[in-house]
Amino acid sequence: MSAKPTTIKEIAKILNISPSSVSRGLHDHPSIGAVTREKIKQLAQSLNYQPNNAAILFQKGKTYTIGVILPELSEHFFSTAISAIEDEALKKNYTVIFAQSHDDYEQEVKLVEKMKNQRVDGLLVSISKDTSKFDHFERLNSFNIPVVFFDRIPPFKNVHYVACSIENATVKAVNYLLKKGHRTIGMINGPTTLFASEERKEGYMQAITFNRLKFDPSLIVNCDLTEKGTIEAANQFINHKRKPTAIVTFNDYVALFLIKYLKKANVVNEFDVVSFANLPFISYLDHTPIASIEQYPYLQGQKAANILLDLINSPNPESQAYYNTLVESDLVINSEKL
Amino acid sequence: MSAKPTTIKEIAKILNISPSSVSRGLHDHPSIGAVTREKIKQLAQSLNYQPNNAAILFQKGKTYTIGVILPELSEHFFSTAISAIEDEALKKNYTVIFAQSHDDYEQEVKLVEKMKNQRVDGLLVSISKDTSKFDHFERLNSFNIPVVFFDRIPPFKNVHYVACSIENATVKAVNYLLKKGHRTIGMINGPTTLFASEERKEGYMQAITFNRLKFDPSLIVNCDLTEKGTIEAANQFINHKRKPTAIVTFNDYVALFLIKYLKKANVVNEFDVVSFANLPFISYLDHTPIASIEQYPYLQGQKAANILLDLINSPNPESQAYYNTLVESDLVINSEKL
DNA sequence: CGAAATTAATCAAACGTTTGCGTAGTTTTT
DNA sequence: AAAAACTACGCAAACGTTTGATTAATTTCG
Repeated sequence: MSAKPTTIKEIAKILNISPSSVSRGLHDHPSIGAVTREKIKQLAQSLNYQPNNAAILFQKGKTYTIGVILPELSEHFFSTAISAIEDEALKKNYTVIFAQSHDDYEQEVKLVEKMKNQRVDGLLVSISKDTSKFDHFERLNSFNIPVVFFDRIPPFKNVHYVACSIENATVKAVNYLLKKGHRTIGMINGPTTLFASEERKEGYMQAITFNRLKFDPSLIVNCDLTEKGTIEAANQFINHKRKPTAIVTFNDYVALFLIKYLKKANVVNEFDVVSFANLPFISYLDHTPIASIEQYPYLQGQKAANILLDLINSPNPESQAYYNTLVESDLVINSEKL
Repeated sequence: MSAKPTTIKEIAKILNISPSSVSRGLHDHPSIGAVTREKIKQLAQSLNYQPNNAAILFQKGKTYTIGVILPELSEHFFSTAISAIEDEALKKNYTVIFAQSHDDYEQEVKLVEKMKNQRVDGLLVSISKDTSKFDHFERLNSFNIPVVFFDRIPPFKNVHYVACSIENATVKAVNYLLKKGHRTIGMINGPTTLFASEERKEGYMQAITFNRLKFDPSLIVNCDLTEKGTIEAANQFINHKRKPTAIVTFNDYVALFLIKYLKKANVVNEFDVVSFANLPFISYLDHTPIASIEQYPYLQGQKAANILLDLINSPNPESQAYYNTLVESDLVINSEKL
């Protein structure tokens, strides 16, 4: 019943030559004559020979596999990035294995360890929300396993990373609102622990001060990104002595919570909302953010994968400078509203 | 710089015993004395020994890897299912490799071949839209690689599959509309080539005839699931001599296209819409389908993965009956509208 | 006390492929 | 015609681990 796959040895035996010659023949090694080579290839073909990957991986000490660790596979951003990573890896004949940390630091540590044991050739990581120590990644250095971070990256430069400049994006968002005439702009930011929150704050301040406006810290409200937290933040704005006329939100979900609440409070028309992520459904909404920052997950995934594959195949990974790639983000104006 | 991982041989040499003893010691083989066993384990621990997976896989001829082939990683349904598959596999210490067919038959065939070469222990597949031949899967039989289909399954029973009964779901949807008093119900169905379209039609007819209503075939319109196609279908209903008061759509996207168009045509209040998928954003919309069929992608992924792992580890896969698992679907009433 | 059983370990082969080195046999060079 | 070079292939080791067969030493039992 169970057909055993053909091996090089069998081909060798049939052709009365050595396995090494078969191997070389199949790889077009110059030391195999054209006649023999063709005989080998033809027989291999007709026996439907398929190299035993496990054996090759083992022999070469390379797995042609890259690991991807990220918080949540089912989030739109990540699933899109994954799609790109998969596509790029396939082109270069690499296999991808995924694992999700579910935003848990302990789990992330375990997964890194597991990936190492799987002997992945390299790792692509988007770190979990509560990761603040990075020695589990540093340990990979001694095994020559390169790591490229993407999107959720550690807050320092001496690693390889691909990310979107949240700061620049925030500047764009705020500038857009300023250009539309808004002078009091609120921001619902994420928890202060997140680097991304820091960046948003920086961008906000940069845009405000560049335009010679006074920065009012009370217009930035930190929020846990839940619906409840968003409502609390919304109330702060509604009751603010300098009530803002526009609000920048941490992401599209927060924007949705916000708009839902603003509608309920019957003040939805008093605010323009700009948000991050540009999720596909945004354009289907009735009351939408007037714009959303597109962070190009596919592109980010693509770049990250290519950098990693470069690192894997670079002869001297030690001497490499760090790839610090910023993907530009774009403010997508919701044309329905124009 | 590059630390070579510790091997069994090295441990053996240090302890002056044979590699086989080390291997057995680490695996609690009874023929290794307790004292030696502990010595082995301690040394392994302190040298941070990690078994070389590639070597084990090669030696065992098993990869502890399952392959997953599906149309599009970034679709919500699939990314959720994947999330489940990953979680289940991890529990049983299996690794998962993914690949996307992008709904292309040729690509699917290639991927199946690639997975076979990767020597996956089993395969989880959601077939591409234009797959109508299945010999690329049948070829796996002779290699003892079990296949479990999920969600998008072939139209016959002699395979393992997990899916949602679209037919039952459609019955539920139509019954719900009938209970709400609708007597003329339209359906925007998918292309006739899709098995899922067939099932929806069956369900529709079953509900209609069970309630002793006359079945009017012109109330089912096939559609290519694009926005353009949806608009054409919508127009057919709007201009229908028996204009329906409710419409069942193939999925949430079609529902969105439909509602968008109905709004533009100023007739959105003349129709109740019920749809499939229950995408998370549905509840954020202003004009939503009044209900959507939840197909529990996480559950489906979970079940499919477990069945596959069962098959992989069953001693006699040949004698197995076929798993034909139907996951119940639920009609989720959009409470915002009630 | 000798045979049988148990314990604790070793030996060697095997998994499939790759690759450095060696070696016939042939051709080219001087 | 001898030396050098090239062609086409074979040999054997190596990668790390597992496992069936074997052996040596110890214990148990009648």
